[in-house]
Amino acid sequence: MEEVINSIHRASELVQRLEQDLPNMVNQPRTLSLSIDEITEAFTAAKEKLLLISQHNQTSESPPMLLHETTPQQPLMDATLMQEWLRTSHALTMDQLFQMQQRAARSSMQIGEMGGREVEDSERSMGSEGDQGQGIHAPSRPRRRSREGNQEKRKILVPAPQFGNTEMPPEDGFTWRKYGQKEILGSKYPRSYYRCTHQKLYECQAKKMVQRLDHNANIFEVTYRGKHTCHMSSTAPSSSSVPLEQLLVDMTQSSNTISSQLSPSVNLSLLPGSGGPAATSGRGGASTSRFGGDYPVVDMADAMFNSGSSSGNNSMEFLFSPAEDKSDAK
DNA sequence: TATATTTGACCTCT
DNA sequence: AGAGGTCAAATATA
Repeated sequence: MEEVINSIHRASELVQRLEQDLPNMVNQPRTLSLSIDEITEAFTAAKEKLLLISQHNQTSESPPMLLHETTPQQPLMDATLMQEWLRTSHALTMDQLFQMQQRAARSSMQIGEMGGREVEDSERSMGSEGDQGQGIHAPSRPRRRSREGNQEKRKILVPAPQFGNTEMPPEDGFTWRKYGQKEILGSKYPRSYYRCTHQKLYECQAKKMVQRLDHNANIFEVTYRGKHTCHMSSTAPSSSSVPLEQLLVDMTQSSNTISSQLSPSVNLSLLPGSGGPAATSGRGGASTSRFGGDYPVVDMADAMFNSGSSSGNNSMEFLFSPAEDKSDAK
């Protein structure tokens, strides 16, 4: 355990160093990136040691933690550690980091699949408005589908529950309605498609796809898409509904170093009221006052699973600027 | 009766 | 042409 603490300390020191050098490093993205690498590596080391320990102590009641689903490019930043870290001292630093990150991401347009195509597509669909008469049986059913494949996608890995309904990933705080299932080529398991239950009522465009990993059926890959515009859910699922440990990997497609390594959770703790916790589930859980101050450090589990890690949306949307969000609003 | 899920067909994109 | 995403009728469930 001591080693774990040492690793965390080391990471904290690195953060402090980074904080001090920040003004100089702003213009040196590569150096900055390396520095962030070091920090995440330190946290990852702590995490791995923790896992070793927990593997010995683990009982069946706790959900499995993701072991090594990360790629070298996607170091795992453990939620618990991050939360602790955030609480200690570095929130504002990370705020700055994130602002920089966002600028960098925007300029390079490397974040995931967001890109020029979104515009291109919307133009195309508007332009082709007329060609809807289609299909053999379409008289009363002008199906004009827009494949929203170019929307921002956010992937996370979630362990399957060890008991109860193991066919479904854990509650994420939103209510979803399944609208399809598909066998995916090359995948052992089918992919399920869900949309927000409140889609009709609130024109909520949030969607998610759920699929088991080929090589590990105990882990779901959940891909969130679209924004929750429904402000329906009355309560936030408390952290009891989704154990913090179940936050596994942010696989936000962005593969550039900085953004892939700084979990969105960092950001959510730092941007007060930025679009905020859209929804919480209609079921249970205490609604918590999440934003206590001007620049609060939010409880990470709360942020991830209430405001929407869940919907990937809300949490993840912190990662990207509100301005960008507007672009996919219809 | 209302709402959710299943599932085959359809649509869009590559 | 094929894969992936979505629609919507049929069916199940509360």
